[in-house]
Amino acid sequence: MAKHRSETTRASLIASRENGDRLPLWSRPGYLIRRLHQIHHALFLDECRTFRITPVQYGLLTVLSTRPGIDQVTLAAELGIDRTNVADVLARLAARGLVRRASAERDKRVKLAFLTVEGARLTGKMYEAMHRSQERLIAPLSPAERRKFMAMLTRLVEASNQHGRALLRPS
Amino acid sequence: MAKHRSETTRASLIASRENGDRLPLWSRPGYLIRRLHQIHHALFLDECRTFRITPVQYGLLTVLSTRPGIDQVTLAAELGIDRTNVADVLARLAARGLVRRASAERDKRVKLAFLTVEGARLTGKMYEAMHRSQERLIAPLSPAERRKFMAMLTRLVEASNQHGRALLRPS
DNA sequence: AAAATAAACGCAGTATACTGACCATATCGG
DNA sequence: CCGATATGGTCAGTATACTGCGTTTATTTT
Repeated sequence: MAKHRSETTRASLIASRENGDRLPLWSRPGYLIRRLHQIHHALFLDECRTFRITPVQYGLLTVLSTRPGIDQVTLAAELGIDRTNVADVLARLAARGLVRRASAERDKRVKLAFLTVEGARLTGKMYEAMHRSQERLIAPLSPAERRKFMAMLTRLVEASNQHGRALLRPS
Repeated sequence: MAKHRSETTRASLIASRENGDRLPLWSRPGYLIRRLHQIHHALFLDECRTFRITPVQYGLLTVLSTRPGIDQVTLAAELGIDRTNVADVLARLAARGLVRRASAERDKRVKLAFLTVEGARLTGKMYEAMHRSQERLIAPLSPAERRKFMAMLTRLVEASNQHGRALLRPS
């Protein structure tokens, strides 16, 4: 007990000496962005609950709807996520019969992905709900602010896009 | 084969009919925010590689440095993450000897968390690296834009803070 | 005081999102 | 043509971030 107390006291002293009056958590852009990301995830699930589809799954479905037969690496670049993650998400969607996977004939390494009829139908039916979740996210800003916010987000993403294995490369 | 081709054709038709010329992925705020979150994660790991600490772990450590002996529910609210997630992160930090956990005496349900001396020292040493990762994230914006961006982020988070189990409640 | 409710924690399960290692197939230089 | 290199995919492992359920302990209501 006494030993614990003294260790805690020492830790607090070190913390206050080395760490005091520094940038608090919620003044750090990274933490606000992480939290806003979570909030959007929650809003999306709230609107799309009945479909049992997550934001990333929906993103993948919409990419497939405009680019049927895309390979996994290109798909990953379109979505801005890692190729191993794409394989995970594809497997779950395929298990639900929303996506079909096939090997390419020209290049035996490549696996192609397609929407099934049911996948395409679901994607279409979800659009309104997805759109509402996006609107709710930025609703607290005025229309002019929304434009500025989106422009800044775009600039930040484009400027730092090379970081991580999941670099974004929209067509 | 012919069956597959015709199914794909039907799916594409449904997709283009129900989904055509709609809001593209990267004009949706949620997707830009998700990607910017990933970018910050990558920048943070890049700067803090030698410490082997993630953004959330560092956030938890800094909260503990200002509020030693905090319980897990309050900790979750300070961080804006779920309490089960807090327990996971605490377990990993405790396994590395950076954090100590103890039961409260007054209320036997509650578990308290403290920095160890080593945890406090590490947190202090990491500050500069963490700060660089935050600066790099918003470097593409001018100082005036950064202020506006941070103000808008803060408003958005505060406005939608009630969503999800991980509501944020900074002290 | 007993019963009902609430709070704190834990566990199992699921999804995202990576790293590092490995294998199969293509491509390219000599 | 053949060895080196590059590319696409998979697998194992780790971390974040939840939901839903159950257990223990406090508090509140009757």
